[in-house]
Amino acid sequence: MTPEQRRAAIVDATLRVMIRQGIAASTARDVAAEMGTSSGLIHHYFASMDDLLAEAFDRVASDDLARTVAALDASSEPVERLAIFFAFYIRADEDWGMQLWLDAWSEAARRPALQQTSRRLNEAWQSLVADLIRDGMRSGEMTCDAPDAVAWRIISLLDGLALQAVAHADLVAREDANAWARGYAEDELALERGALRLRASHRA
Amino acid sequence: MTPEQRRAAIVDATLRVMIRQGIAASTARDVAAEMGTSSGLIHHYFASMDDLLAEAFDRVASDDLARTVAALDASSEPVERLAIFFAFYIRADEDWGMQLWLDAWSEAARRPALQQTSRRLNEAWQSLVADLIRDGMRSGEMTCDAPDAVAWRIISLLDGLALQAVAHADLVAREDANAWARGYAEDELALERGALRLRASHRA
DNA sequence: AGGCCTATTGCACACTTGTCCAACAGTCCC
DNA sequence: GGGACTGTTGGACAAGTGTGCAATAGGCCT
Repeated sequence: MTPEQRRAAIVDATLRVMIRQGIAASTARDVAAEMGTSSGLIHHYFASMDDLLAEAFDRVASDDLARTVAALDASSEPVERLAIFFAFYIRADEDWGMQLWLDAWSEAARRPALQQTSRRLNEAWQSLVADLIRDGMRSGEMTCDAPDAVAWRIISLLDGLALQAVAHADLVAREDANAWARGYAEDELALERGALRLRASHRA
Repeated sequence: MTPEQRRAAIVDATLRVMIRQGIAASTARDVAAEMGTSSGLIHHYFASMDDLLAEAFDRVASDDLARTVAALDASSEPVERLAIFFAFYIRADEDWGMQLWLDAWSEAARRPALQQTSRRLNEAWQSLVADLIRDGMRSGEMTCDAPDAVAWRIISLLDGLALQAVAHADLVAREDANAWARGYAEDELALERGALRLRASHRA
């Protein structure tokens, strides 16, 4: 096994443990057991547990982002692209995605590397949406007086819906959360006279 | 010190520790040090650390709820009452309130008592909003085809905004989050022809 | 005053954590 | 084959955890 492969294998195992037990409860020994190796090996490749957790979280979150970007490239229609973003951000097929983000947010206070990673990816998502809006503005299909602010708010609201869906998975059907998010999206897009008008403040 | 006073003092100290260090990093010894007593005392009053954390979280969250209910009673005007709710739920004066909820959500997976408490209070907030809407419907000032669903969605969206405001406190001014939440609120209330129409699905 | 009862102490216990490290094993080069 | 190098091991280590418990202190009642 080359060093690169080994590193990747450790990150893989860490990811499985994180998804199974949550970030806070993932220990070096758990990861070692998951791989069937000794725990010392982990610190041979990663300076600290914080770094390892951050890198593992980075991988899933970055992959999610990359998959979304790839899917977006399939369409050049700005409004359709925004719809694709919503579909991907909801992550209806994974029930652990949002739990991981939740853990990362909460754990970030005590793990510097994880905090940095979580923030970087959050900003990447926000800027992706902002770019989507700007694209729509360039092609004249959207109007928006503050793309960054609107993008930030869209991310926030979707996070809130996903959060409650995770916290109350048994009370609220996941499909409901998705439907509502989609409904909000379409409302937020404010289809008016065939053009998309994204509002920075709801009260004009 | 009577047993009741001592219990309350322990909960008080736990609360201070929780706010300072986060729920996950709050230990029995920290609480004891905060009170200037021995750590054994804590387990004389609480069966487990999980129970203590749950009770401490219960206290803040219940107090927040009670304060909101008290403020609501000051107004009998349904629309005004909903506005009051929004103002209280944003919790602009406390910068730790949302962090505590975030910790509770994340930590709930590993602490049964905390999970139960967090869920109970979340449902209480949701049902408060639902009742507010039903009041408005009774007096004819609001129309809503699914008060519970709308209440759940309102809570979700506000949580999302508060969440991002906590995670990126330095990137996004708290006042912006509040302004947006308020803006969303007014939009959600959908003031139309002087009457409040609360939509269950955004797409009619 | 004496007895009792309970709050409170301080510590022991078993266990887990991240981190580190001396020893071992495998492989590749000379 | 022998040596050097590096991946890998397994365990040591100190610091932490929740939990239980014998011993103490302190006040209250009789």
